Formats: sequence, C-alpha cells, structure tokens
Amino acid sequence: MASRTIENYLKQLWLQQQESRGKYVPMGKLAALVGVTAGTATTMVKAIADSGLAKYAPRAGVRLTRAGEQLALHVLRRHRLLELFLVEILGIDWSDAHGEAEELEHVISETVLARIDLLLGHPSVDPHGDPIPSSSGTVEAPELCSLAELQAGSKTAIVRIMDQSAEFLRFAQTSGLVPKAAVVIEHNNPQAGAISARPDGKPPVILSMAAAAKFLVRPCPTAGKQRRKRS
Amino acid sequence: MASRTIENYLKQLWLQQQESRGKYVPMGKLAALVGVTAGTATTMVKAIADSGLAKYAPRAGVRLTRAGEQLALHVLRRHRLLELFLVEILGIDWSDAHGEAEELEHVISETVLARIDLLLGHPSVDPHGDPIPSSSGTVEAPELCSLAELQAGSKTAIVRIMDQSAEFLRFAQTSGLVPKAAVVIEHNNPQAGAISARPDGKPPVILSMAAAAKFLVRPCPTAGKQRRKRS
DNA sequence: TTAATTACTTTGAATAGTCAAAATATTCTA
DNA sequence: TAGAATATTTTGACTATTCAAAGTAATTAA
Ligand SMILES: [Mn+2]
Ligand SMILES: [Mn+2]
Ligand SMILES: [Mn+2]
Ligand SMILES: [Mn+2]
Repeated sequence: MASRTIENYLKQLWLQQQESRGKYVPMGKLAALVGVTAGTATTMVKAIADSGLAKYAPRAGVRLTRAGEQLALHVLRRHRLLELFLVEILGIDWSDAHGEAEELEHVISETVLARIDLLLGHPSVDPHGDPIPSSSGTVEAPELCSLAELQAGSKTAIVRIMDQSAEFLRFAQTSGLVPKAAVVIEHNNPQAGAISARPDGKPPVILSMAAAAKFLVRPCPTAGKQRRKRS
Repeated sequence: MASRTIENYLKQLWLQQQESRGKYVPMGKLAALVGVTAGTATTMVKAIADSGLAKYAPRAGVRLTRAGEQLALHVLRRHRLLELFLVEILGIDWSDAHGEAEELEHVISETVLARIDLLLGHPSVDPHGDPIPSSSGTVEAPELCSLAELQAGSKTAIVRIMDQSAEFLRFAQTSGLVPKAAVVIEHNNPQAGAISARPDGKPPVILSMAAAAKFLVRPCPTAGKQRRKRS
C-alpha cells in the first residue's frame, strides 16, 4: 500500500501529465503542486521510481509508469466520488468539498467506497464536472472547448470547471456558472481580452479570457477544429 | 492539533480510565490497547504529559488531565458518530463499522461532523449502544447491569454491547442479541457458569458468564444493589 | 528478607518525510 | 561563448514514531 504522501504525489503527477499531454513533469512543478520544496520532491520521486511507480529522468522530470497511473487513478476515483458524496449526501458546500476530499481520499476503504458509489448511483462526473475514473482504472476525457472560444450569440451549457480553488468556485456559484447551467455568450471581442456570459436566469457575468478558459462547455461551435485550451 | 497517534493514545486512555474508575493506567495496559511496545508507550506518554494532556507518574501509570479528557471525548464523539453513520447511511456491516471509524475519526472536519450529526438527527448512542459524547465534551454513563446478573424468567432489553471485536459482533448479530432486542432469560444457574437467553423471535442462545457480561441491559432487576461487572 | 519474576524505563537505532542551504547543471542573454 | 539567471540535486539536519534489547524498580514467592 502506498502511503498517503505517495498517493498525493501520484495523483498530482497524473493530473499534471494530463495538462502537459504526457510529458515529463519537472520537479519544480511537482513540488509546487504537492506543496513541498524541490529538494523534497526529488528525494520522494527517486523513492517512487525505485518502487516502480514512475520513471525518473534526472534534470528532465518524472513520468508515471502504467502501475503508477493505475494507482493514481484509484486515488482520483476516491477523491471525486468523495467530493460528490460530500456535496450530494452531506450537503457540504461545493467549494469546500475538494479540501475535505483531499484528506478522506487516503482513509476510505474499498468497502466504504463501494457503498458510496452505490448510494450515488455509479455517477460518472463529480460536482465540478470532472470525470470519475472507473474502478478498473479508466477515465474518458471528452474533448471540450471553453467559454473563451465561443462567439457572441452562442448558446451552450457548462460541463466542467477547471479550477478547484474554493474562492474561484464560490465566484462561479454566485455567478450561476455551475455544471449543467445554460449560458449565452453576449460579447466576445478578442481585442478586449474579456467576454460577457449570461447564465440562464441570472445577470450577465464579465470574465477575462483566463477566467473564461476555466469553464468547459458543450456543445461546442463546430466552427473550425474544436480545440481545448487550458491555462 | 493533536496527531492521529496522540488522538489514539488519548482515546484509549479515556476508555481504559472508565474501566478502571479513574485510576492511573499502567503502561503495559496502554501499550497493549494502542498496539505498541511498552517502551514506545512510555516515550509517547511522556510527550503527551509534557503537552499538558496527561499526568505521568513513573512506574505507576498515566491519567488524563481535564484538557486531555476533553480532547479524548472529541475523538470518541467522532468515532461513535461515524460508526452510526457508516451503519445507518452507508449500510456498512455492524461488525466492520468500528474498524472503519478507527481511521476516519482522525480526518473528519468539524464541518463534516456537524453534517453527519444533523443527518442522523443528533443521536445519543452508536450502533453498539455506546453513548455519543456531546460536542461540548460530556457523556452520560447510565448505570446498567448485564445479562449475567439476571435471574431465570426475567424479561429485559439489550442496551449496549461491551465488545467491539468484529467476530463477537457477528455472533451477537446472528444470535439476535442486538441493542433494543427484547430477551428472556431462560436459565441462569450460577453453578453452571452459563446462562440461556432467548431473544424475541429467535432461538435461545447459550452464553458463558463472561460472554453474558458483555451485554448490558435495561430494565435491571431491582433485586439488591444493581452492579455492573466488566470483564 | 533474599531471590525470582514481572513491569517499566532507557538507550540506541531505524523509517518516513521534510527543510535549508550548498553544490551542480542547464538555459538564456548579451 | 562567457557570464548570469534558473532549475535541480545533494547534503546535513530535524521531527515523529516505532522497536529491540539492556537496565532498573517493584512485587511476589520462598
Ligand atoms: Mn490527498
Ligand atoms: Mn473535483
Ligand atoms: Mn483511531
Ligand atoms: Mn461503538
């Protein structure tokens, strides 16, 4: 069994690899994600690599092996099921769920997890729209575009939010920009570097391109190749 | 914040003090309860004493201070609320709940705990009939007698089970000797060292005095002073 | 009351994680 | 291409927790 420390390293590694399309993750990046110094990350990564969960290339970075990926996905599954459980069953605030799940993900037994999964009806996405890995360790990653890519007049629906910070999520919630919400793009002038989006039944919200890029939507305008851009 | 290790020491200490009516708990006993060697317990207890949570008397034992007691009760509250939650909401087996709660009790936040408490309707006892300490750190310990003390022909109801081991609890469950179950004592001959108890709607169960003593009941026969005996 | 048994404490060593600061390597810039 | 700036790795040290084994005190038995 991997320690909770190692589980955290693996999970962050997996998430980061998604962002960087499988490239080696540099130590500095991993250290920042886990919240330790770079020296600590180097030490831990060498230990993780020794146990066969990752490949470590000095001065280049780390990458998960298949085994590491599987373990990371199990942790991520626990994390996301717990988030949904906390929100749906316990009524915990959307913006607090992530932090709570960060701890719980390491102590939930398989039995309890199975019960939670059942209680929630084998859900496929968490409260932020993030896909929940299957118990066999697979995730589907649908190609989505973001609010920033839509033209004025488009109508779409929020599917996923790419920022887990409590502050951002609180802002998203009060604005009405939550998963499943329908929105209309009112303005999107690339020159302005900001857009205006109006969630159904709510006043319009002004978003910088950086902020808009955090909201992934569907359907996407078929205008050209649909590309996803993450900050 | 006390570490999970220290929380475990404090909780076991509190439980043991209940058994021994407030006496100093000897190192060997504590070590066995926590599952470490006596030397380790000595070291930890000295650290705990240094932080003001217990009083350590070399070669005599340890005793919680008021502060230590309060902390222990908060851990116990988390433990017991979690047990009930696991059984009632998640449908976890009665006999597994204790082990699961043993881990969870250290990572549940106050927020989540409050939500669980609410969801369960501010319960006062856990699935084993153990009283749940209040959030302000108080427990009432009703004086109960055990099945072993009842005379043949008595009718009573199980209130609490004083053994948390999964095996014993499984036995209790299949026998029908669960909290709230009504039972009739069919035989109790002190000379035999065993009794026969029949739970309502179930076949009679033969119990040694030691086993019978683990089932606390109410009402108690007013015959003489009602005394509780724990193994 | 001496000797044996038992309980407890001390000591020395190990493991997992961590940081700060020093040493290196890489990459960028002029 | 020689610094300068940046990123990474190494080193030495520290905390928390644990065990095994050796030493010490207390209790029990004879
Ligand atoms: Mn975590
Ligand atoms: Mn999420
Ligand atoms: Mn515990
Ligand atoms: Mn209990």
